[in-house]
Amino acid sequence: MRMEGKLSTPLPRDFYARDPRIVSRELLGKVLVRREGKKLLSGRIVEVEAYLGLNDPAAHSAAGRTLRNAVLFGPAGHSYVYFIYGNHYCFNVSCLPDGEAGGVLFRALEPLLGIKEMARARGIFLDGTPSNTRDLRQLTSGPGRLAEAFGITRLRDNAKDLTRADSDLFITDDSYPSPRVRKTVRIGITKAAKRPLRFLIAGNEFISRA
DNA sequence: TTATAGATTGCCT
DNA sequence: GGCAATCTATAAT
Repeated sequence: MRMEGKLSTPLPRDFYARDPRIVSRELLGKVLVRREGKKLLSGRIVEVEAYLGLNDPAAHSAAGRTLRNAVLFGPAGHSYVYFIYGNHYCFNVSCLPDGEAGGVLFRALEPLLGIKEMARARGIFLDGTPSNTRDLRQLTSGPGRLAEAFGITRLRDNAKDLTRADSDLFITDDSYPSPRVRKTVRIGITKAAKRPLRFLIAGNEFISRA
């Protein structure tokens, strides 16, 4: 889907109301944006995973609609944020039309704007201007890390409509060239572990793991 | 009511 | 590479 817009225009609901595998592929290269008052945080999406709903044992929506996973069954383009391992939040966006479950997990970003703020949110001291990849990788390479860097929590962000023009959290298209996409198995799951539903930008240095 | 696994991370050896 | 941390949804009792 052709989907160019001026900077900081949220992607529309149509973009998300499709199969999570399609949405995953097309999210690569797009930009996640957080408005923090006057500050702007942003990062290039370089790694995501698709979760398919009722037919995907690894998905939170596999056993049907519950209070927790209701967002995944609702309209597309809403955030699904959950707490995992007693320590971390994970950020997803709901896909498919209202009534059909599906989503995309954000696994890694390349930091763009607000690097100092991200480092502070992560509790990382950067000596001077952080420019080398090793430092930057600590900020948003991993689902728990990127959520922390962007201040994403369940209380603040779960079930938020990411397509609203006034949303403080959304994804935008800045006309980045179509990346070369690589598909692999998903990370850190035990059920349906062999399905190739992880999508990443081939060769990108900010993916969570090789 | 109690037990357990979990879409992770960071620190230890 | 191993493992503890620490919350919560869901399963088992």
